[in-house]
Amino acid sequence: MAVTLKDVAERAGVSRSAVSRTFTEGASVSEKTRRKVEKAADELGYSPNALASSLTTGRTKLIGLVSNNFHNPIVLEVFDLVPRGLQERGLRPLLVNLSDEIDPANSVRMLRQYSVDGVIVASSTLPPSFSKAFRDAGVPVVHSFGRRSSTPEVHVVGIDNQECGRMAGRTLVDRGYTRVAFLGGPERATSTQDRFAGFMDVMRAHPEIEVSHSFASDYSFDAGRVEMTKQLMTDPAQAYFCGDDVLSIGALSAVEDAGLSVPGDVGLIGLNDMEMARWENIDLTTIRQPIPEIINSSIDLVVATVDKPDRTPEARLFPCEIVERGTLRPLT
Amino acid sequence: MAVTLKDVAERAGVSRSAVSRTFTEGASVSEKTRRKVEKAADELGYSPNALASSLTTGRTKLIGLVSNNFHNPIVLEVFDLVPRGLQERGLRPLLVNLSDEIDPANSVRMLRQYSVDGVIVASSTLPPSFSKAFRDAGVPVVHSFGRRSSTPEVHVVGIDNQECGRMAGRTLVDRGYTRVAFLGGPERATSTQDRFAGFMDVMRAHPEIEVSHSFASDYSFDAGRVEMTKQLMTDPAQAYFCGDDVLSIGALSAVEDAGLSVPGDVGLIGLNDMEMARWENIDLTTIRQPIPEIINSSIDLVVATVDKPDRTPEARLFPCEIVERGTLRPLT
DNA sequence: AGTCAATTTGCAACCGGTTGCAAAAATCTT
DNA sequence: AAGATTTTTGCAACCGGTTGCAAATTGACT
Repeated sequence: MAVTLKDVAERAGVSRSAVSRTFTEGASVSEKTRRKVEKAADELGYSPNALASSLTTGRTKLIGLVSNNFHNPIVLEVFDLVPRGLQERGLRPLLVNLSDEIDPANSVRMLRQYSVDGVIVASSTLPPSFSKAFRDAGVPVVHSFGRRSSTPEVHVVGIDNQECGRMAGRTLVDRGYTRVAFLGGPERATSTQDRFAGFMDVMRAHPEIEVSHSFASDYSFDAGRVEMTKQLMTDPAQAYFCGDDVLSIGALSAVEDAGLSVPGDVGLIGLNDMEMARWENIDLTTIRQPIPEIINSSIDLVVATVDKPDRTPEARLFPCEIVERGTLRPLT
Repeated sequence: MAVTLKDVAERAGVSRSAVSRTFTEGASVSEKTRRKVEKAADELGYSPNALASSLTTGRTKLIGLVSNNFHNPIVLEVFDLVPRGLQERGLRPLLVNLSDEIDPANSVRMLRQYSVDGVIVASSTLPPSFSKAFRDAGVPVVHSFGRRSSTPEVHVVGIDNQECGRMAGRTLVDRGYTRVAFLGGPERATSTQDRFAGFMDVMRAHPEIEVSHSFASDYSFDAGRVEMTKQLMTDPAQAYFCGDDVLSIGALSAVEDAGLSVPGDVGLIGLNDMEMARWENIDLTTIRQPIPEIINSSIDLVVATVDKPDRTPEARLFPCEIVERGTLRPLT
């Protein structure tokens, strides 16, 4: 059925090794045989079987891409940029959906069976222990959007969530809000915990400000709406630092539905700067997370780790910046 | 490094074949040796190399998933449901990003190099010729969200876009609108063309209704906003059938920004019934496309085609239904 | 033309599995 | 208990490539 090395070799009148070598970067082949082989391969429509070669080279050029929150448009960017970046480097993403009901151990095993060269865990809500399972299995792994640690056990690429929490806190303080709140993502996510911690760092320095907090069940529009609606039933704060942009936008719609105005009655600041945040009717003040940089860096790092598996784990954190739009009252 | 068949065989004191057979469904192994092998495999942490076995069995259990519009949250559902459905059947998705600037021929070749068992092309904006490239390469392919054809050349699973156009048209007629418009997706997409054709079918039967049309550059929020903003500068229609929900929501935000009301000044009907459509502050009247059914059916079909490659191409169309919400004036 | 070094080439073994076949072992008959 | 069946087992070849090594070729230089 499919045309193989042998077919090409026969047609070109050379050995199988010769054919293999023409398709191997940097192998020793004379210009003459290379031409013969390329001609034969062309005529036959041959292209080498990547999986067969992986057997001897030990490289499949497959990278596992693990993800778990499909309600957040941010993962769209991930699914756009990761395959793109990998393709440029001659690699392919093997997708794994790790939503709650799916058994993680199973996924680890699956990825090992396909002997992926490395894994990118792209999620701020998966626990560090998950990435470690790969490391323990001897698979190079990068946790994108993961938690930094002073003694990292796996590579982490992302942002300094605590610092982002502080930025948000300082921003609210600067605007003169006196009753503020943290409306976080899922409480178990490290990103939520860290953003909260940073936010509270700032607030502790401002005892005159009244602070409250709550957590949404998920980084999703719906969860944001639900949680903000709950807030509005009692006595809402003047301004909220929301766990991320989707939560913010969900919260925004809850506020508007309640007939209140933003930022007049309630201020909002998000995190991510996703595409929708800059729509005129949303116009969300937020903290920009440099997603393309994080993803490219993650890919570079996983590739580097494939070549040098016992690289010491490293944390690469990218700076974030406030994007001022219209959901917070202006500086006084 | 990795533990292989041979290691397990030695430890269990059996031949390599015996080990292979214990891991092969329906192979002949006595209960006694099976136990020995399983014990040894457990102790060594062995799991068979899927790629190596693909060499002899001819099945990689890899399915290519090709996609191209990462601005539409609908693909999030695809990326959630496809891997899930494949995982359940012991298959894995290999992701291919086929956004505009990327060379299609290259992608076809890549997928062949990894000898995927089949391909799911999940896009309403990729031309039929693209799916055919796979068929010509002898790779089973299903075009999800593709165009039905009376003489299909590849399997297609989706909806009857013309009928949807008619549904939308009839709905607007029933509400007594007298100046309506089609605000379509990219003009070259078959889905756009078919929805438009169906819509016009109905309008031709109603010469008293004034009809206009235009096309957005993309199925995306931004494109919808841009196109509707353009409409509002001149003399807008009373109601718009938008190419899909993201376009509708983009259009909706343009209308609101212009200080007009929906459905008072402008009526909107979309297509898809995506998650956001049911938010209270959007509350979009739309046509529901049964995405989970389409995806499951696509997977079933691609799996069936793997087993029986010369199955005659088939078109599976799922019925859609109007979801009445708040962006059209009520029935008179 | 002859020597020597540098390139190119093919052989054969190997990567980690699967599988047809015949021999060996277990089970069934009578 | 011997013979006939059925089941289990291991051997060896194969899947589609890669690669170390030694032989063959090429080219440079006397």
